Amino acid sequence: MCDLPKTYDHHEVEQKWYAFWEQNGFFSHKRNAGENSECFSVVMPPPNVTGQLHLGHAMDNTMQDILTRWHRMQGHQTLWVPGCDHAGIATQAKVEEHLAKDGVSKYDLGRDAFVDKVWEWKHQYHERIVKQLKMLGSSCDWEQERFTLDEGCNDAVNEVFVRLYNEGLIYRGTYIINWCPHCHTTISDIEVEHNEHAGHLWHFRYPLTDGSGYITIATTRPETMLGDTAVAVHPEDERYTNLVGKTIMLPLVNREIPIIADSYVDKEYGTGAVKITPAHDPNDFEMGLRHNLPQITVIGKDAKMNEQAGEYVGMDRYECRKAVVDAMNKLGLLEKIEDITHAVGECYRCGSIIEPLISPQWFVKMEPLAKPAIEAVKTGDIRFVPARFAKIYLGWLENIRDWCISRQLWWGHRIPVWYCDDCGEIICQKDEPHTCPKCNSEHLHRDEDVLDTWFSSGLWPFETLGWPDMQKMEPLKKFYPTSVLVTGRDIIFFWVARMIFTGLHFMGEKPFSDVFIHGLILDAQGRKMSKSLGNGIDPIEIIEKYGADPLRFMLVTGNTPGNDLRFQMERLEASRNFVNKIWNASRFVLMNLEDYQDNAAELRYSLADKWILSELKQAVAGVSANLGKYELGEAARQIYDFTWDCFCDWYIEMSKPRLYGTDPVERHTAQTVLVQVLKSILQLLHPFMPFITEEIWQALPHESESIMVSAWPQADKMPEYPEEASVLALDMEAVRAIRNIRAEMNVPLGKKIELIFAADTAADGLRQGEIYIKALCGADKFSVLPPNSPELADVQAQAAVAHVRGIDIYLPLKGLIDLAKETTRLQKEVANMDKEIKRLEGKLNNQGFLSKAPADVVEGERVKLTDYSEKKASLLERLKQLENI
RNA sequence: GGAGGUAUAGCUCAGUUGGUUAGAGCGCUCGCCUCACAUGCGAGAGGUCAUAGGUUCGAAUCCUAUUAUCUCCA
Repeated sequence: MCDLPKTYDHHEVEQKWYAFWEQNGFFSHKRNAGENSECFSVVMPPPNVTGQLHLGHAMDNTMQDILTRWHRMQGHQTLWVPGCDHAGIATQAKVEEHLAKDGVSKYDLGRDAFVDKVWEWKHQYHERIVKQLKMLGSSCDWEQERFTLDEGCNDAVNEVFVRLYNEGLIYRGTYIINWCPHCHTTISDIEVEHNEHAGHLWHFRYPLTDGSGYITIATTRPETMLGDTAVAVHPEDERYTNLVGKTIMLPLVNREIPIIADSYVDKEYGTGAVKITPAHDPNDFEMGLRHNLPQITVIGKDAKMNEQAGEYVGMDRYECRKAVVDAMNKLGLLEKIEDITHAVGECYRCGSIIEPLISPQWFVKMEPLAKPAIEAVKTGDIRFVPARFAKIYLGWLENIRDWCISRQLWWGHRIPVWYCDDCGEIICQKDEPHTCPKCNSEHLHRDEDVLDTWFSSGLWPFETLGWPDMQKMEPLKKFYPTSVLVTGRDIIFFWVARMIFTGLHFMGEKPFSDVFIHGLILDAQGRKMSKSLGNGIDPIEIIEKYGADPLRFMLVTGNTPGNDLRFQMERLEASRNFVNKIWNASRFVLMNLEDYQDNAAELRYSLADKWILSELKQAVAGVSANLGKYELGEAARQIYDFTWDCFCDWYIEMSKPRLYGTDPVERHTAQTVLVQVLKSILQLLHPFMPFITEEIWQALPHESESIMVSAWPQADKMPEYPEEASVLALDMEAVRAIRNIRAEMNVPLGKKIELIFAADTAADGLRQGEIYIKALCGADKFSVLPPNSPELADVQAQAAVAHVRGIDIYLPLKGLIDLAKETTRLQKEVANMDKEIKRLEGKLNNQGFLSKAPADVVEGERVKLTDYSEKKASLLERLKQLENI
């Protein structure tokens, strides 16, 4: 038997076993392949290829790995697809920033050369991400790794685009979009973040054309007044009824524009009259369409005023704001300025304030796609865990607007559309056309734009399995729909919803059955981790210092599905300590195996063996059940408790007298049970802590070549001994009571004590447990007498006493007992019992309780009452004796 | 403005269909280097389960309202 070193060094171990697993093909989906084998598949939410993994990724991937390893151990054919996302805006921006340091812009390079640069960048970061995932222990099938911008994904994207186009679900239109003046591209509605800002509400007077006065409007964006094409009021707003239909003369630009009525207007906000700028506000845009208003664009893509802004041309939008306010003030048309806070749309990527602009873009028509996606969740075909996230998902899809998918970037899937320069024909197809199908012209040019990154990641669950190339798809087809998607609640809209509707539309089937949503990782103060706060933590640093196992364990413990998790060093240390505990417990077992026989001829299970085996069965059942419910934290807690409390603190201690004793059968039995239980612990723990469990597994006598492909313990095939287990549980209670007395009386551990029990029905159990009780209590003399036996009278006077369920325990501690202290201790205990007895009596005297509560509950309460009463009587008896001393 | 989460020990959190003397880790107190482990062992203190009502024989758990806090949507 090989011994383990005194301390566990994770550095070497982690690398060694990861390489071993990979080389042996344990991650491959081809393992466990069989006609009837159950399948388990997960696609990894692809991390952005730019950047490195943070703790959120570590948690997300740990959870996927736990589920994957668990299923693999159950003999399921398992596929976990890894990959990265090309992350259009983010990656392009990073490379641009990088180039800018050398004073180079993307325009200097040109499109192709720039894209080449981004690819170089991608390779570098991709390598790092893969390394990080491996350090974490992720058991994904690397042969199936994909990238959202690889050839296959490009094929899938083109196929989807062309099909949706032909189905009329993709269209090009000139609509109001969200323009980021910094990233210089459109972004979709959900990429706009609304944040509260302090601002002003300017009240402007717009003079009526007929000279009969003015109407006061309130606006937060004075500069856009140059593009106003109407003033709107609510149709039921009595203040303004007589004005509807009249016109005003727009100051500064002298344009005559109408006053219209539209129920969109909020009567309560500002003055109840609003200026309408269809070209620079999404709501105004809609209203403009309803009322056939002209759209006058006054702000350009550089966020500066354009030539339509007259004398303000060339000014930045905020400079212009000041100028307009000044001008209005000079004209005496500024009525007042109100301080307000209001939500302003910002770019999720760079934080710049979004400029709504009218521009020709490509859109996906959402309603027909959303409908089946809503149904799939409503009918329960797709299940969210926790269920409450279904509401968030449904709420979004039910109010969805068309999705703007074109981006003015160079890094991404280029839109598969060509325009004929001669006849204007639009050609949408997968392969590049050479002539116009309508006029045969050869003068074609391709759409310059690329697609929203999420357009390609939305296809992830099937594009990664080979779609649309059915030949490639075939071997992996059995993994669709995938089993579960594990992801953060922050991308339910961005990603989850889109995978669902594309999956349903193109595969005719849901992309996954369960959506397991987890929360975010917060710092120790409960703040989101962010670059600006500088409170981010690099998982690699943690792994190097503490190891991957403690990090993984920490990331899933003390947490329930969907809730955020605070990262605290103390919790990491607790996990590290647990690893240390497992290591040392294993060392103990290995140290005592020199004469171990794997199939010992004769075994004699003792009370302790039967107890730990019963406990183990329960732990296995509990852990399995909780993993099945995605209750990873609860599963981890059960393993922790069983390992530390049951196995280490009790069973190992109880095994010692038998290991060191003279009976070889006892020794062999103890060895066998130690090995067996430890191996089960390692297996239960393996999905959580893959590395240390493999290291120990390999050192123990074991059957399968790796713990990761060993068979998951089956509770229903394990023995249980409820009677013996409860006997030992009672002995353990006695031990606790004795230790309590020892501690309170300050009896040093080195001092051996004598134990005298008075019991009738429990007597046998005590005798069977003698060897353990003596060892655990540091006792050298042990006797069990019938209650009221005359010998007791002698010891009682000089003994400390405890009572547990039908057992009186006497510790003859001549000269060691502090009478006053002992009296206080007993009195305290009596008071405690009184409280409990009173509570139980109240309950048991309640007719309602007796008639309505289930019989076993009532019975349970009765037993407790008897128990407590007995204990109280025993304590009082003892107090009386003390008084007589 | 709408929707949702959270509120339990000094701190961070468990507590899964209502019935436990309400638990864990860390911290704290006391005693221990007991031959696997001081990253440890044994013992202990510490909680009006946010507040107010309600349902029930019985509520940390279910319902209503309130407060605090976080998040998402508009």
